[in-house]
Amino acid sequence: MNPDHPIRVRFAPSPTGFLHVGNVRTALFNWLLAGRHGGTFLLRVEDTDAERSEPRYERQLVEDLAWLGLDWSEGIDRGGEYGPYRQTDRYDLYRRYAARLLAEDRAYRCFCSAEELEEARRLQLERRETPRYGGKCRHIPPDEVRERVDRGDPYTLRLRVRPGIVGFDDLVFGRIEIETVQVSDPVLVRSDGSPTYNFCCVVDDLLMRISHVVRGDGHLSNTHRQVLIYEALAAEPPRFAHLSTILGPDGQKLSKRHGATSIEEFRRRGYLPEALINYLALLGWSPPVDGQEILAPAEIREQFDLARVQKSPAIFDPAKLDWMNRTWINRTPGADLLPRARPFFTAAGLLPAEPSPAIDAWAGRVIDLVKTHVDHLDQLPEEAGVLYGPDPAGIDPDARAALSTPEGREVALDFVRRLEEEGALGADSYRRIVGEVKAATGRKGRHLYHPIRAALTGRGSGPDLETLVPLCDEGARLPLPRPVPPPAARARRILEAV
RNA sequence: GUCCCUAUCGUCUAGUCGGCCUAGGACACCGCGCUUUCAAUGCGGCAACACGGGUUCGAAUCCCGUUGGGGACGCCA
Repeated sequence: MNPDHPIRVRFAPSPTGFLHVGNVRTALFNWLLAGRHGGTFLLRVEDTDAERSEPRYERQLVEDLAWLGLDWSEGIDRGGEYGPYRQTDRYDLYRRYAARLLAEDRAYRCFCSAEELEEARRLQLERRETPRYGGKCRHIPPDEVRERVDRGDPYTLRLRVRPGIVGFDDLVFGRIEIETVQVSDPVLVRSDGSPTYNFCCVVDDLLMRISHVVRGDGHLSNTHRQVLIYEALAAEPPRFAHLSTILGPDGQKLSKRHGATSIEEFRRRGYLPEALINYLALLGWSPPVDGQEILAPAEIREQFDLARVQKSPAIFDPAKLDWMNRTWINRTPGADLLPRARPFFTAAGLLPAEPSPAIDAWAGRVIDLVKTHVDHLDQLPEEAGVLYGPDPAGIDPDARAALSTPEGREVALDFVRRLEEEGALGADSYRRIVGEVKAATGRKGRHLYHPIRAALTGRGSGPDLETLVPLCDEGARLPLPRPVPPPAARARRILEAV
């Protein structure tokens, strides 16, 4: 990239709610673009809506982005040379630019009251006309303006929009042009002196030297207004790239009705950041190599290109996200999964909250054993339940049936007897014992393994016994919050219950 | 109502200069194999260029229209 025009992008949410997948994808694409070109990613907070902005949302936002690994190098909570990065801390700046526009007559005072405008709007709608400001205060003589200002009449500041065409080249959508009459004269500063979104946005992007504005396509029509403001400021607008909306499975805009949509919720349910990022990146963007969909954040960053971003809206598919999460869980070793899975195990009372080498080594192997059965980390403790065996009532019918036939019972009893004579149980000794049972009873295949599995787990199916049994045996000797019963004792208990 | 955007399997998409497309991949679904079982995995199958006109020797790809979807029209962001 041209060093004179470094890539600078920003994520600029308003702290009025939880961060949801749509916003996260916007943040992600910004981060990706910056990462790809060695640019700067900054975090700005648009908190000019005093009614709805809350500090806790801002904290949550920072936490969520950090968890995802979408790190920014400038912004709230970390400063930078173009700060402050919270719009409410930048009012002086906006005032200065507003004064300049007014002095240059690129903006004018509008004395219409909110009620008056509301009424006019209502009438226009009633007459099926396009509701827009009629420009009533555009040409009030200077004397009268002064007089009304002196009198203390409240006013807003409006941009004096020129006639003609306004357009820009969107990096995703291409050239977009409209006639400026469609824009009418947007309010820059409210009657209480506070600046409006479109105005702040332009001033900020300009002052923060933003090179690319990457945001949701809801802003497509704002962009014309903003381009006009840049024009009035005699400034070069940044490049724009708009991202299509993410919709719910029913084709409607994503909302709580669609289940989990806030990323905090995905975290709580045990989704991996890698999976979320991978999935979200594929929602709108496609990798240059067809068929290569499982990509780590860094790999995506290397391949990212706005030219490969889709224009049409995408539907969020929880099933594919689950598949992606499963894939990431399965390609991550249990030991590496443990730090993120620990809270779930601790909450379920299966692991101590504090790491401990002996227990963690074991727990990592337990995770490896059961992880192929889960979509998210929060399902791990339940799957690990197989180590603890069922209470007598929890023995499933399949297992009960396997232990109820004389043949099955014979196998199981022989197996348990031999288990009880054995000391520590490794994979080898387990295999040896099974071999002895096989020789003693003459059973093999499913007639051999099914009763053994039933006696050991109380279930008709489950993870590989050769791995499970040694883990149970080992777990039984570990100081765990919930003790793992030794295999022999457990099998005896199950047999007695059937 | 006016304006803007958009349209390939159920879903995400490849298709970037029109021919290599009897439209490729992934998820989901179905079948088969592997395995003591389940899961995982391997293999195979089902399934789409919204519709109608043009342009062209040739169109998923270009143009126009229709229809569907989304958005804007705030002293919200």
